[in-house]
Amino acid sequence: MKTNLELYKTFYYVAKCGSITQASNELLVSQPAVSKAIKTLERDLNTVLFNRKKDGVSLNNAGELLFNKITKSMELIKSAEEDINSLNNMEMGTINIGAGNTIMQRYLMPFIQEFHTLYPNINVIVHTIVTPELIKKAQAGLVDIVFTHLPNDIPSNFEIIKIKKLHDILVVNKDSEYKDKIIHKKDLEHLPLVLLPLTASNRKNFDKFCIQNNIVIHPQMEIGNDLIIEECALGGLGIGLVVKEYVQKRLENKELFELNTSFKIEEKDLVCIVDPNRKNNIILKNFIKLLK
Amino acid sequence: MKTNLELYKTFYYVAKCGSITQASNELLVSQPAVSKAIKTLERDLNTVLFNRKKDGVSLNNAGELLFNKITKSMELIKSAEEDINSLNNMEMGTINIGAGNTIMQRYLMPFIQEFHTLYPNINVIVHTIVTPELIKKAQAGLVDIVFTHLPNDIPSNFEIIKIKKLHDILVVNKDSEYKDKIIHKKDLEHLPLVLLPLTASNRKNFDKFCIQNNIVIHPQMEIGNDLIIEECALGGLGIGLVVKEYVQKRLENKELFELNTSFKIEEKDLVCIVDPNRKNNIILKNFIKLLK
DNA sequence: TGTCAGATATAACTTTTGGTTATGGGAGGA
DNA sequence: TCCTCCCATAACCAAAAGTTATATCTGACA
Repeated sequence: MKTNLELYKTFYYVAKCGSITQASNELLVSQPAVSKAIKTLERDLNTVLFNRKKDGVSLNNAGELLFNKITKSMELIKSAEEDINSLNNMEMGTINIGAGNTIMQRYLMPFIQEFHTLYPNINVIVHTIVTPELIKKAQAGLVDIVFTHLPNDIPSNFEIIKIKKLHDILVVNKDSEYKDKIIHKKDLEHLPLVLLPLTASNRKNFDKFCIQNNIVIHPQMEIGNDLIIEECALGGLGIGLVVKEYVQKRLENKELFELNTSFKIEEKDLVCIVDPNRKNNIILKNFIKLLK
Repeated sequence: MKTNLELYKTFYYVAKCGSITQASNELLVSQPAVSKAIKTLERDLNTVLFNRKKDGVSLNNAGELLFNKITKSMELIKSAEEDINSLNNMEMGTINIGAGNTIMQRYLMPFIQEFHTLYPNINVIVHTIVTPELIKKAQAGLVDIVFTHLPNDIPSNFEIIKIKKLHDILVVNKDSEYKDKIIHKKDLEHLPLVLLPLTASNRKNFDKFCIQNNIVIHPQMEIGNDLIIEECALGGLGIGLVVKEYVQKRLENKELFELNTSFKIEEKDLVCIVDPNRKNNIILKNFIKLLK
C-alpha cells in the first residue's frame, strides 16, 4: 500500500458516481478537492484512471481493473464499520460465561435470562466445567468471565469482583436424628455427610475448614449437583452441606433444618473474575452491569 | 466509511505486528505517530480495539472483529495496486485489435507477432470483421484500435493515425490477353474483374473512383479475401484489383503484371483509428509505438 | 453564432492533520 | 534498584487536503 488509502475512497465514489462533481457532493467536500485527489492518485499510481468526458468521467481499462478490487475492499470496510457499530449497540457478538453447575443453577440463570431478553442478538455461551478448567479457558481468552467461590486459586492478574457472602451450613429434614442435637467439630468425622465432589469450588471452603481443624471426614455420598444434595437431605438420606442462601426458602418452610453447631464455618465469597485486558469488551461490561 | 482509511492501514499493521513500535518501523513513521493514529481510530469508532500490554498490544474482541475484514480489505488493495503495477509493466492486460482480413494478413500479422514476443503476458484479441462493425465495437469500448482504409466513414470523435499510402492496381498473369493492352476507364465496365466484396474497406476507394467517373462495373467474381484474388489473377481467372504494395514481390518476380491504364486510381490511406479517450491505455500506447 | 449551463482543471490561500522530537510513566528482568 | 522496553502525552512544524474563485471546454439552444 504505497498510496494514501483516502485517495481510494475518493476514487471509489468518483467511479461509482461517474462524475467528480457528484462524488464531491456525496463526500461532502468541494469539487476541486476531488479533482485534486484523483489527480494525485493517478500520479501516485503512474496511471490515468478516468476518461474525462463532457458529462462527467468514466473509468478507462486501468481504472476498471482497479475498481473491481477497490469496490470489494471498500465494501468490506463499510461492513467492518457496521460490525463495530452493531457491537457498540449490542446488536451482535458473543459472551462466554464460565460457571460451575451450582452457581449456574442457583445464581446465574435469572441474569442470563434477563441479559438475553435485553440483548437478544448477543450469543451467550455458558461453559459449565470446574473452576480450574474455566480459568485455563479464561487465560486462553476463550471465556470472558468466570464465576466461582473464594477461597480458590485465582491467577494474580485477574480482577476479582465480589458478589456476595455465602454461608455453608449442614441441613437435615424434620425427621432426622441430628435435628435438635448440638454438633461439635469432631462429630463431623462420623456424620453421614452428603457433599459436592472434591473438584467443586463450592466445597473448597468446607475442606479448608476441616484441614485447619484436623478433621478427617468420611462423606456418605458425593454428588455433583447441589440440587440433588438438597433433595437427599430432604429425603433423609444424610446431612447435606449446602449454602444457606441457596436453601433459604426450604428453611423458612420448615422443610429443611440447619444443624445446631458449636463451631462456625467461615463465610465464603461468590465472585466473578475477569481478565482486566478484556474489560473493554462492551458486551462483558453490560453483563457485569446487569449483575449489580 | 466514516473513518479516515489511512487509520485502517495503521490499524492493520499494528494488529499484524502486535506492537505499536514495530508497526511504526514497518510503516516508516515514528512510534508516537502510530500511537496517535490508533487513538484516533478508537475515538472515531468509539471502541477500544487493543489491549495495551507490557510487551506490546493485542486485539480485544472488537479489534478482532474489525481485523478480519480489514485484513481482507487491505490485501485487496495491495493486490489492486499490484495489478496496476503489472499493467504499467505490461505484465498483464488485454488489447482488442480490429481489422479486416486483408489488413490483418497483409500488414498486421508481423506486428502482432512481435508484440506478443515483446509482451507475452498481454492477451491479444483480434476482431476480424468489417469496418462498420468494428467501429461500432470501438464506440462501445470493446475494441481499442481499428485498422481500415480511407476513404471511409469514421466518426468525427475518433483520432485517425495515417500509416501509409496504398495504391490500387489491376493485375493479371503473364498469359493474360490484357497484359500489354492499354486500359481506358470505360473498359472497366466489360473487364472480368475479381474484387473484394462491397463491404470491404479495401474496395471503397475503387468504388468511389467508379462512381466519380460514371463507370458501372460488372465484376466477374467477388471474393472476401485478397490473397485469393491474387491467386485468381495468378491462375488467369480474371483481372484482380489488388493493392500494389501487397503484391510487390510477385510484380518483381514477374508472376503478376500491373495493367497499363490510361487513368489513375487515387491513392488511399491505410490508417488506424482510436478513441482519444482510450489513448491513456498503456498497452495500446505500446502497440501504436510498435507500428512506428 | 453567441450565450448559457454544466462539467473538469488550475491557482492562491487557509486550515487541518499527520508527523517529528522530547519526555514521562509503568512493568519486567538482570 | 536500575535498566530497558513498551506505550502515552505534549509541543511544535511541515505537508496535505480543503476552500474559494476562476478558467476552460463543450454541447444545447435561442
